[in-house]
Amino acid sequence: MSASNTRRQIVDVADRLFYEHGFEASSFADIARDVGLSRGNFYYHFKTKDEILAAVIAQRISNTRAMLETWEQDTESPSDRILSFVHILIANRTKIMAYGCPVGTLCNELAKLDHVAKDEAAGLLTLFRNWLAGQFAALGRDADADALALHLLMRSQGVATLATAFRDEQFIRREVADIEAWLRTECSAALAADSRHPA
Amino acid sequence: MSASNTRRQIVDVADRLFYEHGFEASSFADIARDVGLSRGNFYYHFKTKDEILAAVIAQRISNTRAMLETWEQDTESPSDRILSFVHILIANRTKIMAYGCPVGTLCNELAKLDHVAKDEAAGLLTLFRNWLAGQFAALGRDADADALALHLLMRSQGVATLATAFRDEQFIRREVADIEAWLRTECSAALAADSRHPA
DNA sequence: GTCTATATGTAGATAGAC
DNA sequence: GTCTATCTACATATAGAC
Repeated sequence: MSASNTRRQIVDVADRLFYEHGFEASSFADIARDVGLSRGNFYYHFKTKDEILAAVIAQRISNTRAMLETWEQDTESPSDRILSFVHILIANRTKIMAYGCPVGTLCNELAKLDHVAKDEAAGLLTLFRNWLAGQFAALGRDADADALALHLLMRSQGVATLATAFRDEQFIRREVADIEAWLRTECSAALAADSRHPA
Repeated sequence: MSASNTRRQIVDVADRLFYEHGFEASSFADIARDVGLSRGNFYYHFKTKDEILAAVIAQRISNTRAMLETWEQDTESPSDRILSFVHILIANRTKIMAYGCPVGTLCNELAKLDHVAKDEAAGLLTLFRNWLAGQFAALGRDADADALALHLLMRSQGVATLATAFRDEQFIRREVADIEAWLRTECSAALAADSRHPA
């Protein structure tokens, strides 16, 4: 197999294992086994575990950018774009109830490890933060767009954490509905205008 | 030193290390070093790492119960009791910005490890959940007391996670103010009545 | 109740054959 | 580019002296 293909497979498997079991708890042996590689050959592609982590974060950043661009293209209005973000909680509910939010839990783990990559991981949250702030600004909330973005991120993180602890799907659905209600009150004028031009 | 004293010290140190660096990342050697004990002697007090974790969770449950009772005794009104809970975010902001919420991050880590104690850890959240629900019920919100309790827990978890990722104290203060505003609108009648009988 | 010495497994990481 | 064999460090855990 070509080096780049093997490398991509390693990153994909590591990404999944880091999410499902955590960074520390995922060993080289675990990753190698799932890829179908010997431990030794591993080091041809990555010299240290931190290198794999950096590659995983870089890939997540790349994937997130692509997802945000897709939402930007597939959705007409800023309010619907924001809803695209909110609805990840529903779409990914099964994995979230088992493992939490991939971004939030990684940030938490790396913060505790005081890992060099902890700011890189937080950069993933910043991607969502800035994109959401852009949508709120487009809805006419320029003044507090960033605060609104952080508030929405805060809610999604809180919902994910409690969903994992209590494994309660109805809780997720109720909180998503509550976020939607919050969006309507916060951006009522813009959303009313928006409903006249559905996507 | 007496066995019970040493045991208590071990649990205290383990509690702190599990919070600051995580359960997996904290080794017996780390705990023994901070207690001032040899690794060997350790096993006189605890046979496995899971036993220490169980003791840590049990102590946290005990401490949490005591804290909730203190709030119950020191605070007159349900709304002020709820505010006691909310204000932990401010009081513990420095540790939260460094390590997150002790309860939420432990639940997340144990969920990923699929650890036998993950439900015990979630029980810590249940303590807060039931206590908060009791306060909301006392405010006349019997019908949705549990949903309000979960919503408040969700917010505190979300604030803690983002505070860790962005290490932004102003964000914490802004969201705490927002929670206070939410409390006022959610329980306006009860809170208005309450303000006539300040604690 | 605490110590030193040690057993055993597995982690991350390397060397060198093919 | 992949393998096997191996290294060192450190993890949990035990045995037995004091």
